[in-house]
Amino acid sequence: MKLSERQLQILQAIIYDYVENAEPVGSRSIAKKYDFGVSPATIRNEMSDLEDMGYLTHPHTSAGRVPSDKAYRLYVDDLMQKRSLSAKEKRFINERLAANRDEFDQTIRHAAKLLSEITQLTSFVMTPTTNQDTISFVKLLPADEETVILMIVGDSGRIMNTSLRIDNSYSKDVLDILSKNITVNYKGRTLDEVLQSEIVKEASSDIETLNSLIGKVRPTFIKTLEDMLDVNLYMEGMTNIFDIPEYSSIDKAKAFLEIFSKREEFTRKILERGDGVVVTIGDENDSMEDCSLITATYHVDGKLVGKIGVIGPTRMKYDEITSIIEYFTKNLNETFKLTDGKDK
Amino acid sequence: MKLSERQLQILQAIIYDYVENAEPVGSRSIAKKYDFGVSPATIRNEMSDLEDMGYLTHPHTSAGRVPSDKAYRLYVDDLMQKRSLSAKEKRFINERLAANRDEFDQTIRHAAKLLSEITQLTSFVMTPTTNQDTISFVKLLPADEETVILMIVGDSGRIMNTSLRIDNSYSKDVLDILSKNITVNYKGRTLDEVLQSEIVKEASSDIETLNSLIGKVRPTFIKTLEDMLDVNLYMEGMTNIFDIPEYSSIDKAKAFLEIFSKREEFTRKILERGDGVVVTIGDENDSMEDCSLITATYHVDGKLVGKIGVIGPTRMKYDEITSIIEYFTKNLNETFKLTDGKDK
DNA sequence: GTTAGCACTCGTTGCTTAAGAGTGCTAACT
DNA sequence: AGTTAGCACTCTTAAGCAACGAGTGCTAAC
Repeated sequence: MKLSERQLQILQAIIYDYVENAEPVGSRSIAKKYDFGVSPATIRNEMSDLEDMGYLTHPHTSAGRVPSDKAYRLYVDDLMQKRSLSAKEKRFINERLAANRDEFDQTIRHAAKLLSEITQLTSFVMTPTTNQDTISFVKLLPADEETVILMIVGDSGRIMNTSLRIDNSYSKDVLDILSKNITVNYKGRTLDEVLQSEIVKEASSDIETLNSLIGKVRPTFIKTLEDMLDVNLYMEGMTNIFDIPEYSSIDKAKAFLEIFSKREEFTRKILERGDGVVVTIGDENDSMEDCSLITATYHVDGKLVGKIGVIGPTRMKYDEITSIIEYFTKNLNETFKLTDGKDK
Repeated sequence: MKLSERQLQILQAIIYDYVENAEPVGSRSIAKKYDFGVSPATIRNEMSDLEDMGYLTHPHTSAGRVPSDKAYRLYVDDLMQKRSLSAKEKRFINERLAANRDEFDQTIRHAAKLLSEITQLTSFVMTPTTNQDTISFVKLLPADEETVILMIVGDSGRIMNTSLRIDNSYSKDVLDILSKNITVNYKGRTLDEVLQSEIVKEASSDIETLNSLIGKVRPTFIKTLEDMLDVNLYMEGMTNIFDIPEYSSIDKAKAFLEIFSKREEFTRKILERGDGVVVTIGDENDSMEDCSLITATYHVDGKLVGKIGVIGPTRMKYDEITSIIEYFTKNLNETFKLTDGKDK
């Protein structure tokens, strides 16, 4: 059943009011504050209909109405209009983000901090996933008598290197041969493929010394690949939730914070989300039914994809926050456009 | 004024009871539960004296007594006896810690998790400080046409390497010369010294190409040194505090969790603490008056020093927890005794 | 020095009452 | 048919109050 124009307006007014005041909104206050030219009784009837359709709920008989997840979904999809940031707001964000551009992890973490500061919610950032990155070349470099450096360079420009100690030293030639061997084998494959496949365990050679070297390098090679695949998750502004009425009971606060104790699970969920700005509301998040999540993707070098987002109660300013996050990703994309290849 | 034997016993009983039940303890219950052979009235008199001496406080007139920070301090210093863990407990810890010895950060993080699980408090670990580590040698390695790897090896065996891209390629010879230059300059100095001193900015040469190279390497060199000095802090079991009566009010919980939002500050405070098992109670921790902290140091390769600890309300089982933490450090020392030099 | 006895304090619990916000229904109005 | 006024009803919240209980502090006797 379609909603009438007036019902949409009333619903929007209720959402607006509830988001603002965090309290069930009654027919009288709607009629008073928003000029619909009708009496509270009429509003009441409409509200009753909206409730029947599942857009509103009742905490108890004699309380005002509260928007349901379905209402927020409707609002996000159809009703809300993206609020473009004012020049002043943009300038503020730009300045604050520009102040800290030293190191990659530092930079995005700083962005998360700023995001939580602006939204007054809990925010998080994730370093880019590199499982779609392909191997450009692999090189073993002699460092000193007992140390060899393993370097893996991805086509994205990312470089990882790990030092490994091996007891008897190998000649540069042997290292070069193995380097080329590995490179030939894996060039163009994604890190994921290389790790998933069994090839990494099969590689062998006819030459004795080479074989012994392979045995020593393999674990480090695998480990370095795994390290390259790891994403880091940073959370900021966790204590902000204490100022939100929704989490003013200990139980609620605890449930909320426990989400972040299960880091791996949370990380996985965020990784699964689609590109661009994604909003999930209440029920739509399994195991976080009382929260809404807004995430967005940013790009490094136009390729690797990281995530940034906020998490808060379903009652949040979706219009404002999506706009802000969108602007953040624009800024980050710009910042990481011409990034040089230094690792992490 | 010295406490009488009986006063000490009563104080100990009060501490024991309060730690157990988290409720002000009255004279009657002490007289009943612990057999002092005197009446509640006598206990009451002693309690009154203990209060005058600052060992007990009164929430309000008609409530029982609560141990003060001073009482806990006395308890920790003189009264408590270290509880050595049972073979079963030791075995449990050993098994759980052995299960995860892959990577350094992973291992200590796992230890923190276990520690918070056992103590039901919030725990943390810190990776070792390396500012007393001295430089063994520095080496620049050519990787490909546009990439050079900078490797810094510490006397502790720790190796850090960073790749840097430089536009025009330098010959292996030039890199070698610079490597030797740097090594000669900084060998034997601590990372801290090198960073603190101005030397790092002064280094220059007569040869033109070398100078241009130095200019390009310097920022990376400094940055890598800084990276080596960085300690990582991991916290586990934050949500445990919600089950502790002391933090059952939102305000208290918030105050507690805000400690961890100020990561840098917290890290600094932990770093300042002495070696071995250190207990600080309430007031003794500035800006965390309502908490007690127990930390201990663990060693890597018998040299580098990291920290592990718990934080909770002043009302905690000092005897048990110090023993557990001590055992943890023993285990960690053992684990990291023969560690190989792989970075981090 | 120890103890019993007792008045007193203070927080907690449970109960009642009143106020207030809001609904839902009905009957009247346009 | 849609809108509205009126009103009974529901439910939450706050305030007030009495009863209870745990515990102290003091005094006088042992």
